[in-house]
Amino acid sequence: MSFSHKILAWYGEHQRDLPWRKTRDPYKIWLSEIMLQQTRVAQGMPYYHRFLEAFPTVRDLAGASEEKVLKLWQGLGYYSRARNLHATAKMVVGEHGGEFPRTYEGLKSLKGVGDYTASAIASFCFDVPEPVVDGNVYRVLARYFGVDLPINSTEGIKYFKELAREVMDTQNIRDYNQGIMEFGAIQCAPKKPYCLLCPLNESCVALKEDKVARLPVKLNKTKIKERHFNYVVFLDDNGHTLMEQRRGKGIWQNLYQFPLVESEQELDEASLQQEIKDKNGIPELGSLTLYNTDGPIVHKLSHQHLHTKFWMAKTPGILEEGVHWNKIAAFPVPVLIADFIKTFKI
DNA sequence: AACGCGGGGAA
DNA sequence: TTCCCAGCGTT
Repeated sequence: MSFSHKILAWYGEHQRDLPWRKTRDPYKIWLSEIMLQQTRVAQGMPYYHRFLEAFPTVRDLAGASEEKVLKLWQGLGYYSRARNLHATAKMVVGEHGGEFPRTYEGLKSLKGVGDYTASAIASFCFDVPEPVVDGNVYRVLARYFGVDLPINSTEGIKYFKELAREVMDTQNIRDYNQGIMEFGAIQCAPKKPYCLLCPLNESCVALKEDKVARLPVKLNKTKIKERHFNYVVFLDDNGHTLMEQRRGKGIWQNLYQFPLVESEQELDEASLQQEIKDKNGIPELGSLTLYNTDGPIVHKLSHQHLHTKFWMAKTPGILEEGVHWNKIAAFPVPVLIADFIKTFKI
């Protein structure tokens, strides 16, 4: 039996019951694929249901505000996915009459839809014989065929894509693509796969050469940047606070936060007061009270550690631009801010 | 070609 | 702790 037929047979026996496998609706498939980029199924699942409830069709999504889209995305990370999702929904409605493109190239032209996602939508919805190559597929192919080219090198990416194309089942592309990814997720797992029970163990090169644990090869560990955040949480006599929207290029673009003072080192109250004097846009304030007195909260992203202090600023009088504390739940905020709001009691 | 971009679960 | 997840866009 060929590689692809073994994958298909395994998939027939072991596939999970996932909602996006019950449909060929490009909107639902697209939504699920964007959400699952670099995201586990278990993490994305509740978001998928909430999005479909809030936006049953691509027109509903296109008609929503970006703020509402980001709010629903809150906590899922990689927020450019949400911004691109929204932009693409508008594009599909405005330029394509509400219909998704049906070709690989057409799909790939959409914002947020790259090589993998275009192949996934094309094959799942329209039976286009394009191979999907995601993290699972890299692992399965690298091990089964004993390929030690780095999966994140230009040469490796090209090689694995061609290999994937050679071994795919063009007649059952939908189930085959789903199957090889499912196989990688469940059977050919990253750590300690149970090769004894694997239906492909007789012909797996990595198993034969005892290289399972070392494949696939991946280069470049991301170095972590240490940053120091000081959030100033204003509270006036009306129970209003200040929120600002993050602009520019970095993390959490278009999400909201309390007024932020970033510094090279950890700040105490005096040095923070000095920093604020040099910064315009922040109102005059009296004394600052540190909220997290046990030490900075370290919010860990995959590429940054954010050492964070929340400073309470009780402000006499009224904040003109303020928003009532009871209203801030509607703002899309990073998990770091959401966690603070959750624990802080006025 | 290299880098930036979140958050969480598993071992 | 470390790894990595149905990757993509920018530089």
